[in-house]
Amino acid sequence: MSRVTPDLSFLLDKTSESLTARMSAALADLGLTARQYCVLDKASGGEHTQGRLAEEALLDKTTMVTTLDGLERAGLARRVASPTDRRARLVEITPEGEALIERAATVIQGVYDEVLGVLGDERDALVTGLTRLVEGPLRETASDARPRRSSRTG
Amino acid sequence: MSRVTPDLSFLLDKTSESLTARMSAALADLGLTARQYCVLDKASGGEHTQGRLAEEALLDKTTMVTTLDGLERAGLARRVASPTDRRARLVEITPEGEALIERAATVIQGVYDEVLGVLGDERDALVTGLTRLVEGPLRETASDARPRRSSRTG
DNA sequence: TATTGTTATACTCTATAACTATA
DNA sequence: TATAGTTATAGAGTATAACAATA
Repeated sequence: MSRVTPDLSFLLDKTSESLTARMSAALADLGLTARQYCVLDKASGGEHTQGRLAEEALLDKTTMVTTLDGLERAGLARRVASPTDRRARLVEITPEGEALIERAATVIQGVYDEVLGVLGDERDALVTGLTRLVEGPLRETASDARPRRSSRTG
Repeated sequence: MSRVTPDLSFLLDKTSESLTARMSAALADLGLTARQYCVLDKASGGEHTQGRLAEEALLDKTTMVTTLDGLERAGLARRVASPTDRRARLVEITPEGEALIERAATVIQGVYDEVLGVLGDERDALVTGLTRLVEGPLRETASDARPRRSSRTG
């Protein structure tokens, strides 16, 4: 019935929304949001400034502020002064944070396995394809092709 | 670096968000939002009540209300009384709406082709995989696994 | 003058709850 | 008592703009 075959944007929207809902429900038991887990995971095992972390997680810097506020309140991460740039903050995961990442990863892997279980050969291709889209044609889109505020006229 | 390999939810979120941004930008010239196009497309070529249309587009009924309000204001669709159920409304696409769908479909096909162009063999598998996820394990999620309002405790 | 991070604000999407009118 | 649709409202996610401190 669709004139555009198939409706890729619809499929991505609905799978994304639905999977995020599952993740959120599963992580809620651990007191984590999906975004907090994402940031926690990317921050772990390396030194990252707040800004660098935002880039990796493809989040706006203001979104990163509130995300880190939450993680700090929960005692899972800390902002520490960068020794080389007094404007910047390094994000440090606490031992509690590291421990929780491990538990969360197990939970998430369970969700993924359950969801992806219905796929056969498509499983790898799906992941590969999405990765190539994120790193390729959909990479720079964030600040270019997006009509954000109504004030962004030009 | 990710403990869960790979981060499917992250990939879906970002591709979805980015592609929606592209679609919105492309459709803005036609005065359409991505969601309006989606509903318009699904409503065309068949008789659908408002509620049935919401199911097909995987939208909440309240979201459908505002979407149809916009489409009616733009003269692209009409709500007409159902002859068999006086509670229900049938959604009817106007000639202007039908014409616009055709133009929008061309625009969208262009975006898809451009974006999916980087994929080779994964292209079909990606679409097939997403479709199976939407129709399968991610289908009923909407009202089950989702922690919506904070009031939805049980 | 540019950049890191913050605050305040606002817009979009989505959904819950309460309601009307039918069934 | 249940369902179709509406209204009002609220929450999450995201982003713009203005700002402070530093580069």
